[in-house]
Amino acid sequence: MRYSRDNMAGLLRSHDINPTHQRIEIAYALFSRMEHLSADQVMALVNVHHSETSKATVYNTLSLFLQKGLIREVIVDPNKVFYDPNTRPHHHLYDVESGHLTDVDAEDIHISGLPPLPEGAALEGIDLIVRIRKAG
Amino acid sequence: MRYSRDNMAGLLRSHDINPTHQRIEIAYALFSRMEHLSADQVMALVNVHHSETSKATVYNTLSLFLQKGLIREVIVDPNKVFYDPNTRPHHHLYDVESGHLTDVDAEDIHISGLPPLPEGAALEGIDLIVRIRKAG
DNA sequence: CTAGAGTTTGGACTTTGTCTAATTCGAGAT
DNA sequence: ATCTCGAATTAGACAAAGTCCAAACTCTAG
Repeated sequence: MRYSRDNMAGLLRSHDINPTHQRIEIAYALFSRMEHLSADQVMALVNVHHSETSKATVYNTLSLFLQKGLIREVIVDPNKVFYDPNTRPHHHLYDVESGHLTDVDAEDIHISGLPPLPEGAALEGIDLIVRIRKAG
Repeated sequence: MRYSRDNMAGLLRSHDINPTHQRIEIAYALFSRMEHLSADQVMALVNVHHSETSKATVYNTLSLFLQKGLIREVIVDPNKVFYDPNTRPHHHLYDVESGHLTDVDAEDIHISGLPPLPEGAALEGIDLIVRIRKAG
C-alpha cells in the first residue's frame, strides 16, 4: 500500500479523525516516509516552504493520532519522543550513537517467563528495545 | 548486603570514583532505598535539611555513576530519566498511570528469535518494558 | 602553608513540550 | 453566495528537565 496525500483523508476518517489540511500534512509526513520522527522533525517537514503549521498544532495532532491509534509513541531517547507510523506489533533496534531507530518485526520474537501482572492491572503493551553501538 | 553511608566510600572507590561528600550522599540516597529515582528526586532527598548539593552536581554525579557502571538509566517516561541502583540483569514493569516502576528479574525471562545485529554493531543492552495500567 | 588538580556551584541558557485566550476555518443551513 | 457556530489553529508565554561555564572551593601531596 502506497501513501499519497489523497489517501490521507480516508485514513484519518477511518480512524475517526476529522481530516483538516494540517492533519493531512502531518499524516503525510509520517506515512509517506514510514519513518520514526520526532515532533521537531515533523514540524520541520511540514513547514519546508513557509511556516504553515504551528508548534501547538503539531503537538496536538500527534497526541490525537496517538490517542486514536493511528501512530505509536517510541520512548528510547531521554530527550525526545519518536512517533511511529507502523502500528503492527514490532520492537525496536536503537543505535545509541547515531540515534537511528529500526523496526524489528514481532512475529519471530518470542518472550517467555514473564511474571503474572499485579492484581487489577491491564497490559498496556510490551516494548522491547535492543540498544546497539558501533563495535570497537 | 545492607548499605550505610560508611559503605559508600568503598563502593565508590571500587568503581574508580573519588568519594566526595556529595557523591557519598547521592550514592546513599540511591543504594539505601534501592529504588528508581529521577534526578529531581535525588536532588530533593539529598537536600532535605538545607540546600547542600547543587543541581549541576546531582546531574554530573549521576552521569559519572552511570558511566562507571555503578547505576543504570531507565528510559520509560517521556519527561524524566530514572536511575536504577540495581545493575543486575533485569527488566521493568511500568505503571503508566501512577508512574511506578518495578524490577522484574531477568533470570526467568527468555527472549528468542532476535534478529542478528547489523554488521559492525555491538550489543549495548536489551530493555524490556512491560507497560500496565489499572484494568477497567 | 602552598600549589594544583579535581570538584562543586549559581545561574544563565537550551530544548522539549504545555497552556490559553483569541482568531480563523469550513461544513451545513438558508 | 452568505451566514453561523463549533471545531481547529495560532502566537506566544510558560514550565520542566537538563546542559554549560567560569568562578570558587576543597583536599592532598610536598
